[in-house]
Amino acid sequence: MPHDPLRPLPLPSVRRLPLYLRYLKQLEAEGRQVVSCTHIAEHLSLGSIQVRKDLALTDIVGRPKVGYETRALIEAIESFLGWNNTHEAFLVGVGSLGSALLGYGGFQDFGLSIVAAFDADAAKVGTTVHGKEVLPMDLFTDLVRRMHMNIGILAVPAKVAQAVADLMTGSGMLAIWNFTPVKLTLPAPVVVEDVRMAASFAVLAKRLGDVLKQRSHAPP
Amino acid sequence: MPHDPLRPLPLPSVRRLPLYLRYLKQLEAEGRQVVSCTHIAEHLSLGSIQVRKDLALTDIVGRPKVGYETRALIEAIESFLGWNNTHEAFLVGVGSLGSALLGYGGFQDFGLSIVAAFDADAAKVGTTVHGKEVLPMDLFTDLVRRMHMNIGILAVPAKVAQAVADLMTGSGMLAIWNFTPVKLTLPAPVVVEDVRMAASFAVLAKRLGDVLKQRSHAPP
DNA sequence: AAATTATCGATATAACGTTACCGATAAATG
DNA sequence: CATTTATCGGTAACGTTATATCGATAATTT
Repeated sequence: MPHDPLRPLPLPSVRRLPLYLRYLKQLEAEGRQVVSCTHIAEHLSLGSIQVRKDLALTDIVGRPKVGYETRALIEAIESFLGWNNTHEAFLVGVGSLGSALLGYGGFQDFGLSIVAAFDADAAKVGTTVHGKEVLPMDLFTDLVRRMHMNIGILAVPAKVAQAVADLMTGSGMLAIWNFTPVKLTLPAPVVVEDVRMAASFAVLAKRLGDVLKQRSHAPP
Repeated sequence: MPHDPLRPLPLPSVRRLPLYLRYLKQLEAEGRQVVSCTHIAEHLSLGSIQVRKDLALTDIVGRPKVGYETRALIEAIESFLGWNNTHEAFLVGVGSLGSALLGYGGFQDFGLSIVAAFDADAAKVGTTVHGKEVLPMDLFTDLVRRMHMNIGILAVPAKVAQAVADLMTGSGMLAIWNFTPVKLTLPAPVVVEDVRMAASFAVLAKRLGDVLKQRSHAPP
């Protein structure tokens, strides 16, 4: 059953697709031509039904008793996510987090390329971080327009996050990958995706607290 | 209605709590003594009911027509998340991502302190990154045990992620904050929380793709 | 060639999270 | 002091996501 294009995509499924993709690439590198969703599920500690439904989003079809062709599955997911043609992005804010993002090699895996970095701090402008020159904010809007850059990566201090986001959309960007803890308010149809490390840590701390509580109640 | 302690916590709610916390601290700094969930919801573009339900997890009570006491609410959330007493952690893997985490100041906001960093690369051991000395892996297990360190931050290359995670739990750690794209398999009751940037980017790319598709179908 | 088995794809059911609704309460207002 | 209003807190309805079940299919085995 192909996914009804009118209904919104199940985002949890979209989030899991990169997981499958990574494992499939590993399998392909190991020479495996075919793979069942049962096998994928086992390796990722998920349910096989969930995996099958997620994969079905890409409209791929498998063969009973065999599974899916590894290569075809990889291509189907990459195509579905739009990771086959490279996404280019500008990064703003070359602090400790921003410079890490500049140097992080893993983005290649999902077709993201940071083609330029900007910072408001005159002391940083002109320096080179991980092989990329830091440009002044003056040039930002003009370069976004000339290069038709759609994606902005926001790694600035919280205080200026909204202002820089406004600059991004004002320059014509359509998507912002937000590494700040600020809730941005932006006009449609701009897409914002937050990377909320605090949220992740909240879950970790809460669960750790529960484990410790159990331990103290019933020590080994 | 206080949350039934037998039921598992709604994780989406836990993830939203840091959002509230951040805004509440801002309000408190501005001198606001009291705040309604309606107000919070508006600022964060959420539903007021959802906010109220989330806050109710902390067992705090508000007053009709007034709202919640700002300070009490902050303390309730921090206490609920366990962010009032500082969490200390060891970080393993001082690559570009790891060193950024070492230098990132934002962790203070949620009571996380990275007290030591480790790396297997002899060239890195002994160097100082953001004011913290990089220690050799030899010392890891011993220091974890002596300092009763519960939390490990995993920022190593994917290939060694599982092995280092095993070392962490083998040394007695109970929680792993996993910045690698690898699905870790670890024994109960160890807590693992993945920071999956690829998942976040997948959603961004998918939605951007949809926006671009709409644009091309009906250009301005 | 028949029987068996692994897997897919579809439909149905259950769990979970969100949103709507409503009564209760306390502050504000006339 | 009665009325209005904003808000809380609980219950119920709803929608979404996850899981279970089952028939169909193709490879494998006997």
